[in-house]
Amino acid sequence: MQSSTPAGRPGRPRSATADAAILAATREALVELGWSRLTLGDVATRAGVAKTTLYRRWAGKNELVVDAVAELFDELRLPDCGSLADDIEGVVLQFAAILARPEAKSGLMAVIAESTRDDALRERIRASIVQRQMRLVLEGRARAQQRGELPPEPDPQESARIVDLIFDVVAGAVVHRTLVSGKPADEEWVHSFTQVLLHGLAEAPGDG
Amino acid sequence: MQSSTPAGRPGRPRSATADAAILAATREALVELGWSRLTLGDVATRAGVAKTTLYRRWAGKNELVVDAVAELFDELRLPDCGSLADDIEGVVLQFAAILARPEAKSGLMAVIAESTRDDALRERIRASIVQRQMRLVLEGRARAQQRGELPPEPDPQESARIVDLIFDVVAGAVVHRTLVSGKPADEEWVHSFTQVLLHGLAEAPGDG
Amino acid sequence: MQSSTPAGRPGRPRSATADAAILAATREALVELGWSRLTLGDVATRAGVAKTTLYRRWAGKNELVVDAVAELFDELRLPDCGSLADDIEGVVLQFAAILARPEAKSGLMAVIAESTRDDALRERIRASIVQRQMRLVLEGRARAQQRGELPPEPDPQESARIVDLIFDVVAGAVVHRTLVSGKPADEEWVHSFTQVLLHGLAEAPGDG
Amino acid sequence: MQSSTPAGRPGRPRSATADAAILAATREALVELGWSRLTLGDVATRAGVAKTTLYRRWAGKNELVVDAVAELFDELRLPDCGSLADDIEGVVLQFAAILARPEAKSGLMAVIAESTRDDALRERIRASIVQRQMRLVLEGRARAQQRGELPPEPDPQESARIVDLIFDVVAGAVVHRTLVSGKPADEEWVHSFTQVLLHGLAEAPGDG
DNA sequence: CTCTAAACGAGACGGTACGTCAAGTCTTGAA
DNA sequence: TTCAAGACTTGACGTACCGTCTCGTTTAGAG
Repeated sequence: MQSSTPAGRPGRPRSATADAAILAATREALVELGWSRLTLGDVATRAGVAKTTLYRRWAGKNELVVDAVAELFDELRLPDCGSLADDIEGVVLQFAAILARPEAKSGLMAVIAESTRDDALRERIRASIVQRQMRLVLEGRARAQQRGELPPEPDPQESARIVDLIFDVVAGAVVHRTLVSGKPADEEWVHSFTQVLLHGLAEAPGDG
Repeated sequence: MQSSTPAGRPGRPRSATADAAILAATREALVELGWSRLTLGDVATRAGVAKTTLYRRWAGKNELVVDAVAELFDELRLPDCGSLADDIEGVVLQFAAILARPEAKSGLMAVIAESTRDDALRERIRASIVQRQMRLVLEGRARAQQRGELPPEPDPQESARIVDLIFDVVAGAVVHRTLVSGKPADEEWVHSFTQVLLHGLAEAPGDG
Repeated sequence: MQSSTPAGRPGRPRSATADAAILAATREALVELGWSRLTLGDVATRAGVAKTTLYRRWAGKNELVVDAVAELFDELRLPDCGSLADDIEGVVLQFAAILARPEAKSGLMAVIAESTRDDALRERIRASIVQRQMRLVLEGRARAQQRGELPPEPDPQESARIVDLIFDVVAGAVVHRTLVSGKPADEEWVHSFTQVLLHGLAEAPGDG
Repeated sequence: MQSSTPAGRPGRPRSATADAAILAATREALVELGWSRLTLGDVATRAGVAKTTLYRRWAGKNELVVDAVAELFDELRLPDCGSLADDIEGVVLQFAAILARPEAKSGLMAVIAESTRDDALRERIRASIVQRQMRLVLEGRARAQQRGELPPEPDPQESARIVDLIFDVVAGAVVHRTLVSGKPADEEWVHSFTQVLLHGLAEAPGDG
């Protein structure tokens, strides 16, 4: 019945519930304490688990937080609102809502900061969070090209570059708005942002 | 008549050179160790200063790093290349070059992460870094409006909203590209980004 | 003082050897540095033990030094030299020899000084050092009463008062001679002291 | 201890009131904080004086406390009660009363402890406190010899030895009673002690 | 009445040790 | 073999005093 004990492995099997309890405890601690005051000993206590159990499964604080935060972003869905602009606004608002939650705010930026000096950590973040949500850009772009709202792009390499660029612009803008400027990425802001993204500064400064 | 004491304040005046030495030592430590392994004791040693001197002037690691990083961004200059697009590319490349430096990478994201739980710190970041560079957007936009590249905006409140938005998009995209995606914000990327910023996705997907 | 896992207590038991190593290191540091320059960090290093281990077992410098010094006095033995005077001289010489050792000198008076402001510490000193050596007075007096050298004392309360008085006179005189006057409590002095103790000033001024 | 501008020394003379204020502040701090928590900065503040003024006059905490405590013992007077026993009881009770004061308790034993590692300090204590009160023993003994209560001692060297011994026994017993045993040196105890001192254990166990 | 030189208050300085806390490892007995 | 419990080493934390220093400001006697 256990997921991690493949067969008749000797010894006591790993507790199946521990992983979920630990990740939930981690998010709880992030909400209450933030990243820098979160301690693994405290997480273990909250999860009703020994510190050794925690270290047996994760290498350290960073890896644990990445996994705890990654789960938050899996609930993102690309809505089908009929137009590219509305689809973008819908998904960006969802993204902003997640980023506004303290467990995401506190944890995400901290592990990104840590990843600037730890390539393995950056790769883990890319795989667990960034790349996993790239699907939204791919899906939305394909749908818009089908609708004729965006020109088709035959060159696959060029296509990848554009997708990356869009992702950086969208994710970066929302993150900067939320965490650095410290203002809400609300409907009004998301609308203005979407207009600029689609039509540029020169054409769409005020509204659309 | 006083050399270093601004008014007739009693007591030994603070060492004038210590501040600069400490900030330089902080940047040096950020390069070598990154934010999480940087310790104030080590910074004090590098600066040839006692730990207490450091604590007398800064409340903690976060405040110190903000000041150390803020100085990096003061070298940003808005070039006059003749067109808005070229001006943007010029300043974004400068910004990307600074962000690529390890002392900026390591320090900036970490203090932003910390600021999610510390309003005073966020305000310090906003005042020392963000607001201070906002001048670039204001100056560039005014110049473009004089040139007729951007429509004039008579409503001052609307104007402020647009300026904020531009800043979030530009800064956020470069930061995300550099720190999250982990790819260089080189000339090619900056060119593509500028095209999207000015003309939008629909009109300027491949190039201009 | 510490019980080594008395029953099926969970968790790793305390190191049995650490206690002895720490007390020995404390005495070594007392010899080299004296009480005021002795630091717990240094003791920990000498004992090959972490500072936290030390703080887990003792509340502070004072308690540690009391325990380290107390062990020194356990080697005191009441000799049986045939007469009360000779017995007293023998044990007082032993006591003086211990007090002459730098680890006793340095440590003992300092913790007594500290105990003037800390009742718990005074009680610890009384229990660990003073009361523990009171046996010598009791034993010597009983032996002398058997020999007929001292009159029997039927009243137990009066008996206790006398014993306390003898202890204060003997211990106090030796301590004062050694630490305050700074002169050795050698055989000659001990002999004169014993004559005064047994026969008083009026009868035995010069010698016996 | 300090000469207040002995001759036509140029410059501003030392404040005459500062010395007294500092010593009083030291005693006050000893009462409130005890020796180990007493800090020179705090003494300076209490005395309304700068820390530098304090260091200009005393080498450190130990020297300062010796001077502060020494003044306490100068009020000791040898009463003339008619008999040696009564004279002794009178002066011992005075001595016990001083030792019971917290500023004496706290300070005296601490500097004695320190003096075990600092010969200059021991000499200062001997000169300022011990030797200064030796007069009481000399005076009392001479008076008793005149009265015929004590045999005369023609040999001056032997006489000095006896005086030293008496001093060690008296001072040591009172100090041990007060500080180590932690019980009051009250009239009853002083009476018993005096009987032992004059007549010895064998003859005067219960009372006299 | 100035001049001069020391003492003064204030407080910053480079240090040392403090006692606490968290990280990550190790050792026990029980499941 | 894993688990909970908890002792272990390590190392940074932020604080408190130390004793020294550098200021600008008295303050007295000498010229």
